[in-house]
Amino acid sequence: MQKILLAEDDPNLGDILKDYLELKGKFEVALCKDGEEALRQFNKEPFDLCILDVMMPRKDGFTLGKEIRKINANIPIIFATAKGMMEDKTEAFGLGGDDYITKPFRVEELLLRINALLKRASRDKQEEVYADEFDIGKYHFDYVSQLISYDGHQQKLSTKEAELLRLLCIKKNDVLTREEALLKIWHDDNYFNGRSMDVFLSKLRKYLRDDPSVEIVNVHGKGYKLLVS
Amino acid sequence: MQKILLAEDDPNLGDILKDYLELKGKFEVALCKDGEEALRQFNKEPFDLCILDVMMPRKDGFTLGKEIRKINANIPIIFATAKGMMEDKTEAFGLGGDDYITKPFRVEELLLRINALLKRASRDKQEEVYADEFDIGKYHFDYVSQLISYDGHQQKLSTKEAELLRLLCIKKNDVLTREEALLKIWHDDNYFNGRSMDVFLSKLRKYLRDDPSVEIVNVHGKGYKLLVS
DNA sequence: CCAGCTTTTAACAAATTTTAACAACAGGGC
DNA sequence: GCCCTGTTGTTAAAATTTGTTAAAAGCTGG
Repeated sequence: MQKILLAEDDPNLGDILKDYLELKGKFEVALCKDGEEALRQFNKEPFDLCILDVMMPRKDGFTLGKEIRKINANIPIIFATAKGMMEDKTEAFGLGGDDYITKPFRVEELLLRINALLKRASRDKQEEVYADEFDIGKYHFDYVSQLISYDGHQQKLSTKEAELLRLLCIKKNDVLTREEALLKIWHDDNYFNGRSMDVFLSKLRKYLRDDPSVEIVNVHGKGYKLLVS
Repeated sequence: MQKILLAEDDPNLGDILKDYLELKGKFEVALCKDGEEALRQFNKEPFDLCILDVMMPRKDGFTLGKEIRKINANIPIIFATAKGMMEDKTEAFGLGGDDYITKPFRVEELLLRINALLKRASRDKQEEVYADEFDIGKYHFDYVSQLISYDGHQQKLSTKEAELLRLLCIKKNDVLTREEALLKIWHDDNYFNGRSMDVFLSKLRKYLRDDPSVEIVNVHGKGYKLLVS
């Protein structure tokens, strides 16, 4: 379960948010009532995301945010701020995968932003680490040795199969256009290469069909998405 | 890389600006030689900023600016105009994060203005975050996996069906204009795409007709509302 | 040149989207 | 009301794109 650090001095609002995020969002939420308590908590256990109220006693949200950034350069932070407060602060943050939400806000909106940030963070992480090895559901795909493996089994891939699967993996859960694939692999976007690619798509689907959470879906007229849920 | 739409009918000046902005500004610049071409281009791909010459054949810069504003209320626009031309027009714009520059100007000055506008835009942009799962009466709609499900049943949607239903869901109980849907999904608002959309509306109504509390109603001449009671 | 592999071409099936045709409808003017 | 015109609803056919399989062609190392 993903853990959220919530720093909010209004106990009323704090409780509402905590309850909502735990119930609807299925998160584990640590609620802190001021900036110093929040920093202590942050050092105690690892969190996946922080929600910091900007106006807080003992240490304001921006200061806290900067200190958290020093400790963890990547953790997503959402600042809850009154309208207009954000103006000049964006420079200090903004880069590190942060967001802000102006008070008052709907809890549903907060949840949307949380999920968007977490999604982006998890995607960034995966892409940074590997350039040529990918996890696709229960499969592991090694581009260099052109192998798909899963519990004991191994499937050898041809060059074109591997190149296509690699492109799909790089764009996981996002569209790989036909054009891009054809240009990068075949170096020429024409009708016959397109048909040839279709054949490879069909083959890849066969290799991946033992895991129902993995799917290569077509986006008509655009391209393909490797969906992994 | 940030993308700039540049509408300038003088091919000489156009090329100079494009080159300079790409070289010095590190932007990707799409150069269009008249207003109509520029509008088409604007609908095709997302841009971060527009530079519009006011005197242009086929559609002048102000008209184009207004149309662009309708589609994107926040994108920064710089109008390039001869001295004195701006007098009365400022009222119409000015608010929407716009600027203007009088011809002739130095390219360095243009670049300064571009960067200032982009900075301001990035500061006060809080981009919308949308959910990708919706409850519609007794149905549950998952946009990413393109599925409508309800008590056991499942209905797979095509890409266009899913995109249209998503827009309707985002505007639930409110009007989705035909224009917005056509631009966002088809990237071109014309008669035939409109008719095509009608066919999709009809299909969506079929998928949703098992729950009488759900209805897609037409607002004559405007668009559609997804009513859920 | 043969065997075993990869890739392309061909053929047909299926899905998606567009176009066409016609009926129904709404709103404005009389 | 009634006519006219433009908009919308629905269905079916046409066009296009994609999925799958099998056969043909290409390649490579013995």
